Amino acid sequence: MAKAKRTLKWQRDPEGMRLRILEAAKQEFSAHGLAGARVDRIAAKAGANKRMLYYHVGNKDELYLAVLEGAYDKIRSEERGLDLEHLDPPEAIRRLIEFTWNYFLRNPEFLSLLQTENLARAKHLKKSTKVKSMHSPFVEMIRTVVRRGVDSGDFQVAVDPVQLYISIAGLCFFYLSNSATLSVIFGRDLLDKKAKDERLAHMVGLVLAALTGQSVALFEIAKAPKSRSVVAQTV
Amino acid sequence: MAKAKRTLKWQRDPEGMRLRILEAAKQEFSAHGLAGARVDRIAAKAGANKRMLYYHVGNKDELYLAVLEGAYDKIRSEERGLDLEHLDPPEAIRRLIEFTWNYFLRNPEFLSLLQTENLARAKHLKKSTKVKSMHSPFVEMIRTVVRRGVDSGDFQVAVDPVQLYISIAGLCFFYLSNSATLSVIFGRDLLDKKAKDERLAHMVGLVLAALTGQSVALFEIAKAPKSRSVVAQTV
DNA sequence: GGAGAAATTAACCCGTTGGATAAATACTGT
DNA sequence: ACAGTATTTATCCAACGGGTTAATTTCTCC
Repeated sequence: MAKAKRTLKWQRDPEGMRLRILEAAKQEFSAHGLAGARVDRIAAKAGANKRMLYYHVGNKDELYLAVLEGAYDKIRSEERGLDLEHLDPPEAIRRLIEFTWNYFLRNPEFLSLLQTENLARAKHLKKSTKVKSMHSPFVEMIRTVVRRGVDSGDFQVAVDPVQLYISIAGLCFFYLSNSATLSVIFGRDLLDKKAKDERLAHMVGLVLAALTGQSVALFEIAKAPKSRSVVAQTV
Repeated sequence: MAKAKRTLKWQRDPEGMRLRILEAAKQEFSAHGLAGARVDRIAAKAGANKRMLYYHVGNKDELYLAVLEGAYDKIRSEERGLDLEHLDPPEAIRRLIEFTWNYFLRNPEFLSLLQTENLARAKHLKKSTKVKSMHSPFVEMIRTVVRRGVDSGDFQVAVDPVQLYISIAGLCFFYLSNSATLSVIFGRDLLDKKAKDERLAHMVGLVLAALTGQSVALFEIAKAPKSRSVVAQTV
């Protein structure tokens, strides 16, 4: 009895608990999708009781939306730190591609969450008020880079910044989010180090070549078919 | 009573039933994912009893795999009909992009199925023996186009055909499969006619400009920000 | 016109799952 | 130290969902 402070059956830690719940939920939702996610597994992974989820966040859907909003929040805030304004345009685009690629590599759950939400035709995201506001600054950032590139003569065309971003994200996203099926159907491991390096080079080359009109060295990593010698590395 | 052929409670039609089941399953799986799909709904949509699914195809997972294989089968067989061999290389690439784009537009369930399967890290697809075999011809077709383009001087670089195809598919796929969330966060409808036309132009322009080094007219549909007059349509 | 096989239906089984209820435990101010 | 509140636990349950069993209807072939 009389221990100065006897060991507690549990400690209170509302904020910590909330974070652990959201982290556990992120893992569960990205691993199994919305319908496949199990509330009990989330609770277990968070070291909590199932009832806690409802107490701290809400029901399964609210939990899911909270996770989704958190995911967008995180990537957009990291992107703000890129400040592409101070780089010359081609270098800015290169950095944007590399950042996007590496972010997707480092945060595979983000990709899964996006897939899940699109499968649901953004039903939940539409309810979110927070998310909509945080994207226009990002678009303007890209628009500025493109305009500067056109003015300086580095870029051939004034491309729509939204199209450009969707293309960049798409080149990264599809490769990574679909690497499982692509690896199967093409019979090669798309996630080993060499393959990833080649992919990054390919994407940077593709986009910069299109924008600048000049062939980019890294783009030319072309695998010759086994029977042939190396194909000409033309101009 | 005694009508020469009294009305039947039901007709027999094994093959028809199997097709209806697979079609219903395709819709259900693409609309709700694997875990979200409901066996009863599939049965209802197929105008069948739940027991029929198990009788004609198998359990939920087998049903899903059958749908997935059918989907791959369909797109790959349509692709075979493209015969890019008889077009000059830039035109062949353009046609490949347009086909992929239109196929994805016409078959949104295919996109959903791929997303679902990748969410599951291709767990089911790996079990399929059929699917693996049908992709090398397609890759070789693209490889030939690229090689011809390099030889003729149309293309600047000998790009890896698998990378190229993943890029083309990715540009189309991401835009369409993620159009729901993208529309929300960018605040514009990406699926109206004008947006789709612009996207196709953008993709063709991007890829062909990168391959040929020449700016493609269609690529230059650049939306100026509302406050500004039209940005220079450079070179 | 009947026997056996094939196709289809109806009803049930039972583990799972999201969510709810109520009690127990820790914290806070006074 | 005590009342009131916030946080956490322990159970429970009704609905659901995949899958199975067994009976019913149609077809085929002799």
